[in-house]
Amino acid sequence: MRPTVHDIAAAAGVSLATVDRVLNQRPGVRMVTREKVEAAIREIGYIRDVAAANLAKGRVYPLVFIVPTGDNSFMHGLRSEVHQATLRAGIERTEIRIVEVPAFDVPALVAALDALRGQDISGVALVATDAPEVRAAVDRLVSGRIPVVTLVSDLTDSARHHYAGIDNIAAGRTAARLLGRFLGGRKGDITVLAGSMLVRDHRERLQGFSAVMAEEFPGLRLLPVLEGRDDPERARSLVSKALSENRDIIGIYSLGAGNRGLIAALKAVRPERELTVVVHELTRHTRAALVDGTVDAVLNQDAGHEVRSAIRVMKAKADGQAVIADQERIRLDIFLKDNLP
Amino acid sequence: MRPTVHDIAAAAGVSLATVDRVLNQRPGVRMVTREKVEAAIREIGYIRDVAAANLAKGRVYPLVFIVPTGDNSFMHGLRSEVHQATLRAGIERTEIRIVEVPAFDVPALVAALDALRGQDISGVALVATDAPEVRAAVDRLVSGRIPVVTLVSDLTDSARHHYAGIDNIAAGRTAARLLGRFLGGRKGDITVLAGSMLVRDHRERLQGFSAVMAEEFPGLRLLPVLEGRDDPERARSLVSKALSENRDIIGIYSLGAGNRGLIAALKAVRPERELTVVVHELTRHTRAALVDGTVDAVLNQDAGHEVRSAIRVMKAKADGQAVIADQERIRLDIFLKDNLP
DNA sequence: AAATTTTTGATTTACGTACATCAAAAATGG
DNA sequence: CCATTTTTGATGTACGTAAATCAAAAATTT
Repeated sequence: MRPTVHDIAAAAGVSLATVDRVLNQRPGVRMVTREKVEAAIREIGYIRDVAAANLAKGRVYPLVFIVPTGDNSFMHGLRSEVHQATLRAGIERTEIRIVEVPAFDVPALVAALDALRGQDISGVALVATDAPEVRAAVDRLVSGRIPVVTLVSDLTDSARHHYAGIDNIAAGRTAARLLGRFLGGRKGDITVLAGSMLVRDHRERLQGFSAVMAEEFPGLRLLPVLEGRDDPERARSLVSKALSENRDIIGIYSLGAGNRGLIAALKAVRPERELTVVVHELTRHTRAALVDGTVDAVLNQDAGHEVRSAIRVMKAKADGQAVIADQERIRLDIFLKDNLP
Repeated sequence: MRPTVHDIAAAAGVSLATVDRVLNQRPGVRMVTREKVEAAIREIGYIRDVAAANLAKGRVYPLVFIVPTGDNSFMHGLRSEVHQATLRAGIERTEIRIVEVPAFDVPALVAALDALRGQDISGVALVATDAPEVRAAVDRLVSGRIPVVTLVSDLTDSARHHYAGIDNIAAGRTAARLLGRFLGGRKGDITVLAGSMLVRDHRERLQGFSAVMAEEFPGLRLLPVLEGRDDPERARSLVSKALSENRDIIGIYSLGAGNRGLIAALKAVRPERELTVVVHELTRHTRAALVDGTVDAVLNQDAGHEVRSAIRVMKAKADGQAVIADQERIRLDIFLKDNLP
């Protein structure tokens, strides 16, 4: 049987009330007594029954998710996953609030973060825009003892407790190797379609991609990045233009969202041009393109996993508990047409 | 606030005792009353507080993991993950017992399964050997209301509640496409190294692999399968022999465990022969081989995820609760040298 | 209508922890 | 050594559910 508070009291030779004072860091315990109790806790290997404690406290975990507005498929999916999580709120003792903030709007994000200070909140998860002001706001929350988890996009050098997202440099490197190997030694040009170089994850993906391309595939030349702003129409015209102007393009890496336009442009040149294409984010559109051969590989991060992981981590941090690191590592999914879920 | 049993009682106009009788299917309630209570439960949307219930019952979940003996890296890792789980047993209210059974020994597996019948057990997870006798034994457990989860290897047409493992046909198909694409149109022979064709997952991987090879890569010819029995020395000699006898081999797919021998054989012919290699299971050895370029891709199933998922599912089934399907889907990990964890 | 059986209600204890209160004991200051 | 403050103990209630007991009421049988 697991030891209980009673066992601590017996082992330490003190009363239940004193044990309680130590466990919940209430005042009125002498240093010697406190140490005696803490020693007993260690000796008998007591672990607090979090379920019972939560029951007694009537505890709920008020969590806040700060996500960018915008209608690209990925963010839409992310919001929908957070919404799914709210449906499980009852059984998980969570109380999830979603705050929407315009994408890439640093002051708005900072305001949203600061608005949470002092509130009774068990954790904050945010899709971070990588700016010093945001980092400072996050650090303010952290120093206010609120667990903070970055979601999808991380925040450089901040004090956030955890990052629930993929390693974007590794993602870019992986894309480069896939594209390079799939092209099997052919020589030609590669064009990269990004959303915006202002976003950290896009920058990192490009960084990883460029590095591997330079190191390992000298026969492939990287063209200047096309910035599609995650806007389908813009992406379409940029890609179409690039393809018609440069007949040497044999590969495309799309590292942002909004692949609808890219796919349309590809279909337009489909039978004549033979292109190898790697894109990010599995959506209805990219999935169909993978199946019909327009796209060769899709790299993905599972938004559902990210949200659930963020929740588990915030709860654990709020309780001062350990997380299973391996369980919370968000993996980069590589989808070919054969292993689609 | 979440509705409680008291709210049901009030809503149904009955006493707490009656609600309890209905909720825990105790006898002594008239049909009309039972229906009245059940209607109230639905109306106010009552959901049992599992944590409180477990506390009151002093419930623990006695779980049994049946895993094959054998010293290949994968099974070793699997056992170690189950062991990790036993360390968390306290906080998770589980009580995990590991039963080891000789690999591929159908009677022993059946005996182990039947020994569990009638015991007070909340769930059984087993690495299934795909045989009719095993299926029958599993079905006996299921009809005895014990949740059964297959782990790593599934059981055809059985009544098991859940399979915690990857789709092996998809894995084989993925391997074929990776190998085919990496070879970039070259023509030549492909050799497949398996453990044993008696195991379902190996058969399925081969099936998927062969299908895609035939459909999509006509320039690549599949040689007869080498059965290495997951034994390093045997694998080494088989592969060395094959490579020296056939200079047309340009690709290798190793779908079983025990890749140490394969890697040794590859290193022996390393500078002269240019081979594209896809293997299963990320271990110390395959990881090193991936990094140094001996191997081009590693397909993997995360044993830790499988074990944790199996535990969650067994607990949920024991409580008659729903599982988050998406969370419990075990994914096929594709590792290139760039996205290693 | 009485006797019997079945169903329902009322009440209590328990699970492990949190939290509050009041009294008693010990330590500290003068 | 007394007065004061600090520390500790004893005790009770609560959280939401399970499980048991015994009495009361209702339904069924005779």
